[in-house]
Amino acid sequence: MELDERKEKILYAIIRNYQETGEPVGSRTISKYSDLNLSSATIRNEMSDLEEMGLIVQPHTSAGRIPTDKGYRLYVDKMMLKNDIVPAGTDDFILQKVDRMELMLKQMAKLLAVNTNYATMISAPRYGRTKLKFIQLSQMDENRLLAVIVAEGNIIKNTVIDVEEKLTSEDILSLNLLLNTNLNGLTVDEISLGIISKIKSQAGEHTDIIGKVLDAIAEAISEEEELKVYTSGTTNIFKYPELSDGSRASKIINALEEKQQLTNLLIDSSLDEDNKGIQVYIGDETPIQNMKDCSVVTATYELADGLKGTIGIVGPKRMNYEKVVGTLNKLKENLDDMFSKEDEHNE
Amino acid sequence: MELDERKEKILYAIIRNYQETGEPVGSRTISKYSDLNLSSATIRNEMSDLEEMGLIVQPHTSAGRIPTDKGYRLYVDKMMLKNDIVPAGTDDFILQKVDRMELMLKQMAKLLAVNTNYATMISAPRYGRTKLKFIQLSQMDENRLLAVIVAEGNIIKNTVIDVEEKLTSEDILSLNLLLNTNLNGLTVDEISLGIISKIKSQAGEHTDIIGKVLDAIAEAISEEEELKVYTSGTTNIFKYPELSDGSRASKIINALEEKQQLTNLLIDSSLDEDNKGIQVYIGDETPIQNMKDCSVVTATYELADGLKGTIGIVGPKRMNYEKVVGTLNKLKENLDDMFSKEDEHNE
DNA sequence: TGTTAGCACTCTTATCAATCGAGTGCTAAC
DNA sequence: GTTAGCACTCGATTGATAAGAGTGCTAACA
Repeated sequence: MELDERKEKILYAIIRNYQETGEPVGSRTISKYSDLNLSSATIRNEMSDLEEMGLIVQPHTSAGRIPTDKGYRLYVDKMMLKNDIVPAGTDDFILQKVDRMELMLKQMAKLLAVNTNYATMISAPRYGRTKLKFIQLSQMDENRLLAVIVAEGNIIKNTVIDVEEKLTSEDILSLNLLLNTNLNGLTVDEISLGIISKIKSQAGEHTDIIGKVLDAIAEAISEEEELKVYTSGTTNIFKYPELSDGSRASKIINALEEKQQLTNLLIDSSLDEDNKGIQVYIGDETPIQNMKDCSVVTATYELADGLKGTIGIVGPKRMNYEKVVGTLNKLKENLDDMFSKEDEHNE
Repeated sequence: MELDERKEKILYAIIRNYQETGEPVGSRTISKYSDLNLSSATIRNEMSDLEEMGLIVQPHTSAGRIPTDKGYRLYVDKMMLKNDIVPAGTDDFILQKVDRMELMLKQMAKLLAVNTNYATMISAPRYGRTKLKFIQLSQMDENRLLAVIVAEGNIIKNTVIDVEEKLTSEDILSLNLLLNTNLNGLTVDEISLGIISKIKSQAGEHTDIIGKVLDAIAEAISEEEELKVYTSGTTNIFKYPELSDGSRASKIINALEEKQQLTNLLIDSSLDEDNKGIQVYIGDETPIQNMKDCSVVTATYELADGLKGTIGIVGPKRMNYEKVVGTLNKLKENLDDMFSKEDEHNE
């Protein structure tokens, strides 16, 4: 069966109505509140067809229809584009200028949550492809070195390195020089074994320290950073009756606590480079089991070259996709503006 | 009316029973399952007295009794002490050795949550009274300095400082020397105006930089650190029917999202130095409105001199206070061991 | 005097039937 | 192709009834 324009309009009306009310919507409602001027009986016939096509279902006989995942998918893919993607009511975000990346991310998550009434999550930029700018070792005390690593975007990391031997300040100076000349401008991903052994060979008696430093760099920058995901507005899900019963809510909130899973989701979605960096997962499409009663919309932002992070919004399947996508686009815009104009002052 | 031993025993039995079942407990239950060998009628009389004293209430006529806040308070203050405070089943915590304070805190929160089945929160140590160990400025690029601040307990902070003038490496060297000789061993709280002006006077042409550095230090160490609270096990509250209905759960989870309030609570409770650093807030006693259906137990830990943080556990009023207090004590012990023996290797 | 058995009373919970209403599917007429 | 009409289904609501848990009170007992 084919989805003609009228069917499409009806599906659209059903989805819109269900978004607002959260209640199954019946034929009479559509008949009255759409501009189709058709009787409920006609609508009923069409709805019957739509159901056959798997786009809507009845929760039970003698109830109205609600959209299926497939229905939403169609809506998001085809019908949503017909409207302006940036909805009218979307204000500019007033992003306070803050030095600390972490604070800014938290702030953004909160802002988005308040703005959309959904739960939000945001991952810190991933540093793997960021270029190293500056490395500095310094003597902390008797047998510890402090390594400070600065990468593009002024991301700063510290690690403490244990050393057995006592180093003179000349040693440290030359180590610093060695590290900086060899590593400057490289991304972490690019630091290959070849480079490492090259540096080591030049390090003279201090090869072991170089090894430790490189390990520390790799560790400091990669691994546990992956888990930096901030969530906000968790309790917003209680605003949607279909999600707020104990068992469901518990699952979802639990999923929002599982940072590892969230990270995976966010990273995966950032790899798909279609849709202008915006991804929509409807119901079962979400890779996170506990979120299959929800829809998730993610957007990948980019602060500087290769410095990407992802924002996610979690809400009921009947979430206002237009608004969410619009809001995310707006936010991306503002972020771009903010960071291209003032490429400074962030940790 | 006076609380004789028998009444006490009955109250104890009621509380214990209610802890386990979550259901109001009736006279017959007590009659059967306590070692008092009294008929239910007698228990009823005593319960009537206990109710008059405000220690227990009936949710409705013809229901069993449940303890009031006052009843729990009495239990926690007097009766709980009679038993061993460290319950049998409490295992040692296997605290993985980790470099990063942040990771360790998260890990601890999670561990506690899994262990107790309650929601947990933990605040990072407050640095205000920590002594500065080491400050280092270095040139990051044309007009920015990187300041690295190391404090006791190997806490490391960075900030970027904008400067107009270009500094020579000699300038930086002397600034470093100046800062370290004057600030070493001081706590942030101790850096008075007097000291600041003294340093500034010695700084020669670079007074403004010194000002900026000191501001940066103060800012980096104090303010936004206050908000470092990690929570875990939020969804555990769904395990307790009396908390898991939509409205209540939403409130509580919301409260656990409000880091500012949590911080206040945790800091306040760490100031009370009684009870071996352990505080119990029952119901309305909690300063956080949204948590008044819960009880909160907090424990203050101390990593090094003046380096204190607080752990909190949030659960239903009928939480197992013995276990919680015992567990927290145990954890404190383990932390103490860990940090006194190996006072190294943490950020 | 303290304890206990017995009983009436209260209140919650579960169950069942009846009713209502929203919404459908189908048919026949336009 | 559209619509009016009608029978039908099924969830939600209501009310009545019964069961059960627990109490408070009284009277009897040790």
